[in-house]
Amino acid sequence: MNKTKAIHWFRQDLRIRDNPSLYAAAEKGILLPVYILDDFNSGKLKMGAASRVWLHHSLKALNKSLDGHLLILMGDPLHLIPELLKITGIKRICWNRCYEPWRIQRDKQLKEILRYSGVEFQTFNGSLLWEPGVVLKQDGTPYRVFTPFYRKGCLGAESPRLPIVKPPKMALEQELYGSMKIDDLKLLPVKNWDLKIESQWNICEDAAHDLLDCFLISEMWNYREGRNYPAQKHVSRISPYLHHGQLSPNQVWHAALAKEGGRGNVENFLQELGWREFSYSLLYHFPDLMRSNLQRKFDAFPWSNESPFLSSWKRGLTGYPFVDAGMRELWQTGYMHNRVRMITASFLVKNLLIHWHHGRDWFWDCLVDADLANNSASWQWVAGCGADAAPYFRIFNPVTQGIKYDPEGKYTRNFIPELARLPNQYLFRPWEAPKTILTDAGILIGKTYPSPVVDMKKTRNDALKAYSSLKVA
DNA sequence: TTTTGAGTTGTTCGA
DNA sequence: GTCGAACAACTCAAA
Repeated sequence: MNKTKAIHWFRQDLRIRDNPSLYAAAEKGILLPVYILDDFNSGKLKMGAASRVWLHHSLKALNKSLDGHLLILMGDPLHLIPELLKITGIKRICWNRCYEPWRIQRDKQLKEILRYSGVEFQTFNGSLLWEPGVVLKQDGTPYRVFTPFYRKGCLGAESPRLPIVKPPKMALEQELYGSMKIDDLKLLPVKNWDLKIESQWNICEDAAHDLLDCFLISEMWNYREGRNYPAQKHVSRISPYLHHGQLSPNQVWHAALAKEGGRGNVENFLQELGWREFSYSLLYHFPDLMRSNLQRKFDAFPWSNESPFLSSWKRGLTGYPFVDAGMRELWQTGYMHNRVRMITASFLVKNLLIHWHHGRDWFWDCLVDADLANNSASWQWVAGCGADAAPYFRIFNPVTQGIKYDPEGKYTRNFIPELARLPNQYLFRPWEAPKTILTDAGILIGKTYPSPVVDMKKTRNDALKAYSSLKVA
C-alpha cells in the first residue's frame, strides 16, 4: 500500500492545464497518469475513424508532455482499473466526469467497486461550464428551449470557474506497469487517408491555445457576421480540441470574455459554447437523444428507405456544388464549417428525405470533433424533431445559400476543382449554365460533374407536405 | 391559474 | 435591385 501515489485517469481531458483532476492527483505525491481506450465494446458508440486519428496524435502529444510516462491500456476499465490498483498498490484515483450515458453507467459501477475495495476516488467537472443538474427550470425539470436555458439558466447561475494552472509539481511514476504502446492501439487507419487530415491540424494542447489566441486576437471582431462565410477565417475551429479536451470550455470562456469584440461578437461566440452546454444537458436528461426523436410525432415521418442518393451525398456528388463542397471538406479535412453543416444536413433530411440517423452516422465517422451530445442534438435540430421549435419551412436552398455566403465562390471552387472555371453566376447551379459557358469551363454535366440528384423545388414541396402530415399526431 | 409571446442561423413571392 | 409579409402549429418560460 502506498498512500503517496495517485492515479489520474485521462478520458476526454487530454490536457495538462486547467485539469482539475490531474491537479488534485498530482498534489499530494507521485502521479501515475493513465489512458484507457475503452470503446472497444460499446457497440454502436465505437469512436469514429476521424476521431481515432485525432486521438492517436493527442495521445502522442500528451505522452510527450508527460515525459513518456503516460500508461496506456485498452479494454474495460471496470476490470483494468481495479487490476491496476492492485498491481501498483495505489489507493487513490481521480478523473474528470464524462456525460455519455454509457460512460455515466460504467463510472457508477466503477465507483461501487472502488468503494467496496476501499480505494479513495474523486471526480471533477473538467469539461462543462455548467453541469447538467445545475441548470434546471424552477420546477426542477430540464429546459427544452435554448434561449431560456442559456439566458436564464446559464447566465443566471454562478459564473463558470476560472481556469486553473497546470500542476505546479508533477512527480511522475517511473514504472510503467505493462503499458501498451500508443501505436498498439491501432487508432490510425490501414490506408493512410489520415495524412490529409494531419496536414490540416496541429494536434496538441499548445496548438489548441495558439489557435484560440489567434482567433480571439485577429478574427473575433467580426465573428457575428463573418462566421457565416466558410471561405473566411472568422470561426475558431476549436471544436475538435474541445471535444478531446486539449482545451477546456472554461479556458475559452474566460479568454473570450477578456476580449473587446464589440457589436455582440463576444456574446455570440460565448453563446456557441452555450449551445454545447445545451446539447450536453439534453443528452443527460434524454439519454436516448442519439436515437429517439425528442418530438415523438416525428416517429411517423415518411423517410425514404434505401435512397440511392445517400452515397451521392456522402461522396459530395449530389450535383449541388455548395452541398458537395461541404461534404468534400468533411472527407478531406475531418471538419466542416458550421453553416455548411446546416446546409448539407438540411439537404439530406429535407430534400433527400433520408433519415437523420444516416447523416448522424456519417458525421460521426468523419468528423474529428464528433461528439455524442453535439452530433445528436444538432441532427435533431436540423431534422426539426429536436428540442427547439423548428419552423417547418426552414429548408436551406444550397443555391441561395451559396450565392449569399460564398459570393466569390472561393470555398466552393477549392473543394470542387472541376467547377473552378465556371463563372460565379452559375457556380451554384451549373445545370442552368448555357452550353457554351460549360464548354469553355471544361464541364460536361453528368460526366465531369453530376447533374442534380433531385429537383430543389419539387423536393422542397414534398418535404413541406411530409412535415405537415405530422400535424395530427 | 391564465395568458402572452418568443422561438439560432430561411425562402419565396409580389410590390 | 430591395423590402416586407407570409409561410402551421406548438411548446413552454415567464409574467
